[in-house]
Amino acid sequence: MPEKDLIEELRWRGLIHQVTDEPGLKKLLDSQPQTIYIGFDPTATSLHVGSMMQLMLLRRFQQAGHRPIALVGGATGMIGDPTGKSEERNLLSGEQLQANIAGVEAQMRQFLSFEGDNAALLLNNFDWMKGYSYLEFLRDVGKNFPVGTMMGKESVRARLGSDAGLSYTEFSYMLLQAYDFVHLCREHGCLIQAGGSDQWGNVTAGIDLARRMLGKQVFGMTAPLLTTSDGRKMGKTESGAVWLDRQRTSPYAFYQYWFNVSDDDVMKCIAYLTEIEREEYDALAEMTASDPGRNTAQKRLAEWMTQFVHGEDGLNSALKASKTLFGGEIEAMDDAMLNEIFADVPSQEMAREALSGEGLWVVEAFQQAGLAKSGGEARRAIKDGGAYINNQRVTDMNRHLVESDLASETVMVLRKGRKNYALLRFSR
RNA sequence: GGGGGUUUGCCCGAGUGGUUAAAGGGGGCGGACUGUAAAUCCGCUGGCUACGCCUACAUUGGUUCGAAUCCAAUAGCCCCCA
Repeated sequence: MPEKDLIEELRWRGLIHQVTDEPGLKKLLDSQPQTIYIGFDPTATSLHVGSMMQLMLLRRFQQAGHRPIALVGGATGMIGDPTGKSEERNLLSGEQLQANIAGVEAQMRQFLSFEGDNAALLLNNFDWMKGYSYLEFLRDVGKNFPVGTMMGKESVRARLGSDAGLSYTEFSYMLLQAYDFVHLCREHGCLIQAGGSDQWGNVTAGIDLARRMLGKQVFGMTAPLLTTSDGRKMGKTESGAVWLDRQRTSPYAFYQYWFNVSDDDVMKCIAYLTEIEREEYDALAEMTASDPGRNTAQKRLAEWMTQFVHGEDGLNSALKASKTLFGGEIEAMDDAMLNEIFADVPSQEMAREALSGEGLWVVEAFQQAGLAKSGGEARRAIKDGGAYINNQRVTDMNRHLVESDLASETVMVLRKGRKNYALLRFSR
């Protein structure tokens, strides 16, 4: 029996957007451990922070004693969910899909426990769809889908009204996802599907299908989408999505993303994405209101998230990098430390000889490092006091850099302005 | 097919023969302030080892001591007549 009231917990975190039958669902969850599933689209080899919310949702169910199923859409991914998409999607190639599924699966393992009584399951709907013949599918599943109802779904209507139109393939997407629910219900006793609020149409389609095909009542719930206070989707930066894969988004960049969440959004993120408890949450909310300048909540959010996704060492390197990049002196460093701290920073190789003799002229160095497009731009930066070598302001236009200006064995750290870093590497 | 207009730096937009590398605004980049925020204020914003030189106002050629500014041709855009 679950020790804490899960629905209550989800409620205060704001994770419940819509539920098909809340009293019924509550009774079900209280009676005995249940199985719940959420589907994930394998559109890339890594998950991004948008999917993290769903994974945390599954995790919360698991911690309350239920069994989570993370369903990777190997089959549905071949079709493409038209929900919220303004245009027909390009189909992913088979190999691409395989690679994506492998990458995504690996990441899911750190969110869910695959051991114990309520071990999570990782399934791929391709496994049961691949052998299904078209004729059989139409007879079993298609027969139970009134076109009138399908036409009423928001995802379909939106596209039919637009110039982009909707192909038969994407129109059929709903059937596939609905059938997943029936399959999981039959094979794994799964009675609950969750998802983002944009999935409401697909979720309810599955519930209808289960009633028609199995004569069973199953349940659906959706979580709100992770959006900023001005309505945009979270997890996007100018340079693209924020990924969970450290190859795509370094721990430092990941940490910074959360650190920079606005005051308006920070508490929501903590509630949705972390396991920070009510008591601490309230304290942080209070701090944000009374002393926003300290960024207490942002700091806590960034720490929690980075530690959870990238582990202790990931967090440490993110913290060290942040400390160094925002003001710290750079001296007595070694190459390894610098490479770690400046993992995201562009670098240029230069010949070691440039530092010998007269040395390398700073103006030239800033150009070489890519921080200035021309000598004039570099000169201006220096004149304005916006040029730094190893985080120390350059004041002399005619300064020449020599070996003693290296921050470590082979690296020199250049900076223009507050945040623009570049490295020059002088390998031997 | 005939007539008229327009073309300026990253963008918008002044400038109609002589301190014009070209007003003003936007954007961008720095600096100060701040909370790694927002707002605000200040500076910079063609190139060059640089108080000078070079290249620039659609393109090419011309007039002139001197042109973004005048002329001609070409191209793009816009409008009117047929």
